[in-house]
Amino acid sequence: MEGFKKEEIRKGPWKEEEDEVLINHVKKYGPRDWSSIRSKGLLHRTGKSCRLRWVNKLRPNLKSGCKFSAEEERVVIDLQAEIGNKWARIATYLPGRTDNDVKNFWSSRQKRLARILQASGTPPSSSNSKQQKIKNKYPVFLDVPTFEALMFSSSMEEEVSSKACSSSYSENPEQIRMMPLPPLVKSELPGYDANLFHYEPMSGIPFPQIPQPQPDLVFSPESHELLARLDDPYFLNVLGTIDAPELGDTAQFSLGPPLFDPVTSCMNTPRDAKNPVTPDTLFDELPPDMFDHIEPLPSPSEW
DNA sequence: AACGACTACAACCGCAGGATG
DNA sequence: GCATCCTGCGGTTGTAGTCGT
Repeated sequence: MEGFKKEEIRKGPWKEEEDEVLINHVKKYGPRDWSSIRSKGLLHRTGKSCRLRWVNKLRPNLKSGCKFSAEEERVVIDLQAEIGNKWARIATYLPGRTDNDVKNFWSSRQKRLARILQASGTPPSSSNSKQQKIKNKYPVFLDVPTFEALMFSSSMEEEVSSKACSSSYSENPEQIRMMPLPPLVKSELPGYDANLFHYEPMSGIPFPQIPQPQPDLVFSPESHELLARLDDPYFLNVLGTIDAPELGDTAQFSLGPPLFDPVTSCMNTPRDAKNPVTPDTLFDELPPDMFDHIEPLPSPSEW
């Protein structure tokens, strides 16, 4: 009997016919009674599988095939920092996105980050690896949560393509600022600094605030030196140009004054020609332990 | 062109918690 | 109180596409 039941349940990719049956069921009864789909013999799928298929793929107004826009990424990063891995809750702030989307996005982002951090720990002698090339290509800031949220998002390079998929935030950037955030006392969150996430209403791009080291964090002398250098405009200016081959002919794009020159224009000064700071040298100078305090973010269950 | 590494995505599983009968 | 169903989460796997060598 047990074996028979198991045989009855279909798994794997969904066929169009199955999707149609599921859609018809939802049209008739609404998005509920998932288990009845199987008990009625309509589909040989579990109710759970049916629900997942509907929620993640068949639900109307889904942004399937669209990469996360910079704004969406910013929302995920900010909300994740605020409420933890509540993907479904975060997804409610992103119309057209499912919890699975958000989870996958975060997961691949974490993997990317882990790999880059791991690469940053590799000694120079092993610099012939592919990871070394990746490391040199993308400044570590791209994937470190706090810095990333501050400076720019890794999906900025997708900006052009993602414009085709208009997000509600693109249409109304003010909307996200007006959305009620969950009733959480931010000050209770370890390491969370609300000042790090200041939404710039005009541009929609988070205004970069240089993160201050937490008092209880212990940095190596090298890290201290680097943190001190963050106050140096020329040091930050290295981030003004990014090697982004994905952009084709616009192989380099400038983050420009709006990000790094909010008040004065001092950041626009040409960098020291004698001591040019390049993303490569910048990365190479970063001690591996510098980001130890950043990853991983604590989940609310651990508070 | 072939191959391997990497990425994004879809889908599954196990578990937990809430709602309902 | 218990069983069942639904929902959500974290983790994982499989696969197709992309990219670099």
